[in-house]
Amino acid sequence: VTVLDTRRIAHLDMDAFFAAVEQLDDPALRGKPVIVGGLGPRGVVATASYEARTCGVGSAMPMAVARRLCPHGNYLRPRFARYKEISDRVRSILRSITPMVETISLDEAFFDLSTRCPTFDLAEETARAVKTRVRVETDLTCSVGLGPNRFLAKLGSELDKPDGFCVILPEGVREVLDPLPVGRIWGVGQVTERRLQGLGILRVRDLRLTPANLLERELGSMGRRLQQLARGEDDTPMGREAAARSISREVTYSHDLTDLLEIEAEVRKLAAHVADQLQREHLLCRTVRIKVRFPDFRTHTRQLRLGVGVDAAGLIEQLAIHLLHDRIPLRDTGVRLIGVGVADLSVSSARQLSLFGGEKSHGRSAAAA
DNA sequence: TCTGGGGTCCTAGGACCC
DNA sequence: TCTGGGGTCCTAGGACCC
Repeated sequence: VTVLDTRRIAHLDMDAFFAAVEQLDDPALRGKPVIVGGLGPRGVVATASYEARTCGVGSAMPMAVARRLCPHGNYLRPRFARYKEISDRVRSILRSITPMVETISLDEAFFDLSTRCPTFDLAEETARAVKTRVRVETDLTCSVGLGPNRFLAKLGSELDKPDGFCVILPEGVREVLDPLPVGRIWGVGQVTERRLQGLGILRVRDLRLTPANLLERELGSMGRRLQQLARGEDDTPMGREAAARSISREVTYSHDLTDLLEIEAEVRKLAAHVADQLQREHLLCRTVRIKVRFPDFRTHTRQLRLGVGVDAAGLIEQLAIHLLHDRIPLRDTGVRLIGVGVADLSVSSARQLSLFGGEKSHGRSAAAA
């Protein structure tokens, strides 16, 4: 047991969040299957209500499949601005408990109770109170996990949803983890799960008992990390609200684009959007990249690094077009998706001046950010 | 059944330099 | 004539997450 594993960390996950918000705002949808996601011919499911899940509908499923499984479902496109409002209210509840809050997405956050609650009993009391406040103040349910690290907190919130509450104490880790399939570990997706299965590793117990050198030979540094998780160990500190490392826009077209002029126009439009966001956030980028997906789903990305940071729309458009023409092996089969992105972000001088201007009152938080 | 959009992180290989 | 060793930077692709 490491020093870090004497922490008490909670994870809060809103239940079927997008769908639950739609049911909250439209009482006629309550108790009915609601599926939120892209409504076009190539859309996928973002969130399905529990009623829809009983038909077999789930996240990331193509909408066409969902409609077949659940023909009487209510299909809605997401309203992110509305979800953000509620997400902000939930986060403000968490922040009223502790400043140690790490947001994962609109519907998920960690909060660290180690300082506020010196024992697990006290932490459980506080975390249950948070769950109650979320229900009272938003009319929505959430699931909460509490454990000695982030991995176990998140696992706890998944094990008892919806409307769940699960504490994983250090002494109960093995009993909870051992029987789970390895795919339940955060960071083990389909590919890694298959590879592990190929090695005869099906459950977390198998992973825990596999010789470390075998895991490292087969999976490299990930092997070591996975075995630590299998033992319930996770040293990763609570993240601060990290600055974004990249900005991008991409679109899957409802029909493949074949006209080169149209493709160019789309690249320019996406580049302009990205540049606009860069400028609004007072950032400069030193990398510009383009992404093209063909109808057969083969996907190409091309990027170039610049000597200086830029944010001009015209320049980013020009560079993106250059990458498209000179570096992407365009075929006459058309393209399914186009994306434009920027990375290697830095704060532009205008923003730097305002940060320095606020240094006396905000110097510490600016330095930490 | 036919596969979104926004991200993060990791790996591998090549160019280049000393 | 057959080929060092290390470090850094850059690019492309892929796994994964929500």
